[in-house]
Amino acid sequence: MENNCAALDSVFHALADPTRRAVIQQLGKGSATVSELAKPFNMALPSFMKHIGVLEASGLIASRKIGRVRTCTLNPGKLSAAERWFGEQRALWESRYENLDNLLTELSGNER
Amino acid sequence: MENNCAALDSVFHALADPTRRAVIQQLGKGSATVSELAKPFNMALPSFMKHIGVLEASGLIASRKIGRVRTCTLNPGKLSAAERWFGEQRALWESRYENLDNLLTELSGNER
DNA sequence: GCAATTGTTTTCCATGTGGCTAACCATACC
DNA sequence: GGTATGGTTAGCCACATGGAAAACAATTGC
Repeated sequence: MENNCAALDSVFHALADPTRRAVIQQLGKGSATVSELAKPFNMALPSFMKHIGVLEASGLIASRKIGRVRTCTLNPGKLSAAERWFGEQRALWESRYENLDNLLTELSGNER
Repeated sequence: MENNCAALDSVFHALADPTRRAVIQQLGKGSATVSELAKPFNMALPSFMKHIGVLEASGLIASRKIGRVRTCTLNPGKLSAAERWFGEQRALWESRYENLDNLLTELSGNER
C-alpha cells in the first residue's frame, strides 16, 4: 500500500474536478474523440486538453491518435484500484468497531 | 448527483495527498489529538494544521477542542459517500458491456 | 505565579493548476 | 493545391496549495 501511494495521489487529484469526472462518466458509456468529449464544456480546446492530460497521466484513461483524431478510452482497472482503497479504509474502520465491541464485552466481564 | 458535485470535489481533493490519507487511515483506528496525528510527519505544526483544515472542510473528519487539546474524529459517512461514486461509475461501465453483449446477440441473431 | 505544552495566527515563498489567446502542425477533402 | 478540421505548442495570467518561520494565545501543572 506504500507503493501505490503516488498512484493514488494522481488518481484522486484527477478525480477532484467536475470536468474530469464528467469525462470519466462519458467514457464509461464508450470511447470518444477529444472534440466529442470537449463539446459539452464551454472551454477552449487547449484548456480541455490539459484535463485529458491529467486523466491520462493518472492512468484513468488512455488515448491513441489515428490520423488527426485522438480517441480516448476509459481504463476501468485504475478506477477500481482507487475504489479498493475505500474498501481498505472501511475494513479498518469496521475492525475498530469489532475491537470496541470486544472491549465492551471484556469490560462488562470484569464488572461482575 | 449534480448536487454533490462540489462535495466530491473537496473530498477527492482532500484524499489526493499522502499526508491526509495517512491521517484518515490513522483516524480509522480511533480518534486522536492533533499533535498525536502530527507526530509521524516531519512537518511544522501550522503546515499540518492546514491538512487538518482541508480534511475538516471536506467533511471527512470533524474536530472538537476541549481545553487546549483538539481531538479529531473520522466521519465514515463522507468516506462511503465518495465510495458510492465509484459504484455508480462501475454500474455505468458494466451496463455498457451488457449493451455490447445485447448488441452482439442481436447481430448474431440477424446473421442467420 | 511561572513554565511547559498545545494550538493558532500571521506572513512569506515557491510551485502547481486552470483558464485564456494566438500561432502552429498535420491530415482529410474538394 | 488549397482549405477546412482536429489537435498541439507556446506564452501568459490569476489564484490556490503546500510548506516554512515567528510570534502569539490559552490551558495545564508544579
